[in-house]
Amino acid sequence: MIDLETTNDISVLPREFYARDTIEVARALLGKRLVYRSENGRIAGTIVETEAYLCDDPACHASRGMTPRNAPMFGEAGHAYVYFTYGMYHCLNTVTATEGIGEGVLIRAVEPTDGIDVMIQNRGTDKLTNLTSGPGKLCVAFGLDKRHNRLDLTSSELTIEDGNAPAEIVTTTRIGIRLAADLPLRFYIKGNPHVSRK
DNA sequence: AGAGCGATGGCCT
DNA sequence: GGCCATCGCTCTA
Repeated sequence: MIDLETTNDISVLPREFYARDTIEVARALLGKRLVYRSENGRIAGTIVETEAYLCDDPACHASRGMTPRNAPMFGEAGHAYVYFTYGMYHCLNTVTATEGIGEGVLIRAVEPTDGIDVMIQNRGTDKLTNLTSGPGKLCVAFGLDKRHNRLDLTSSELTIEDGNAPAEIVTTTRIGIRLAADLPLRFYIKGNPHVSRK
């Protein structure tokens, strides 16, 4: 059976969306829709919080050169970089900028729109504002892990589709980092209840 | 409301 | 061996 919604959808963001300034991408991703065509059906949500990680930024995994773990960050823009942390969580990033430059955007929170029953099952809670309000939480809710590392976000079962630009974006410092903790590289949709923290 | 902390394992020096 | 781009629980107020 042919799935017409898989890759030819004109609403899927093209490679050029990601292959530019990382901070611009981090801001532009707000309001876009993260869509995963999973074994349990379509799971989707509106991106409401992101963080930029830059090549000369000590908090960025790629800032000290390429290693087996961070290699995807140096690859072609528009791919997923999913890493494992704290022994039990995964985090989803979009690779940005030019190939060879290790940069990306961490998707920190989404507002659930599709497959909410599956998310509730995966997360073990039915409180909507707690389902996907954090980078680890949203990966659990969507069922994302190392299997999704390096997936092409423009042509795989995991994509990001166009959406409505938010009315107002708030800029703050990033969460949960020790180095470069003072840089204003976190962005979220003002007033959205699915953001991880104010 | 906010601080502290344990769980848990891969990665890097 | 130390360090995490986390989360949820407990304790204190």
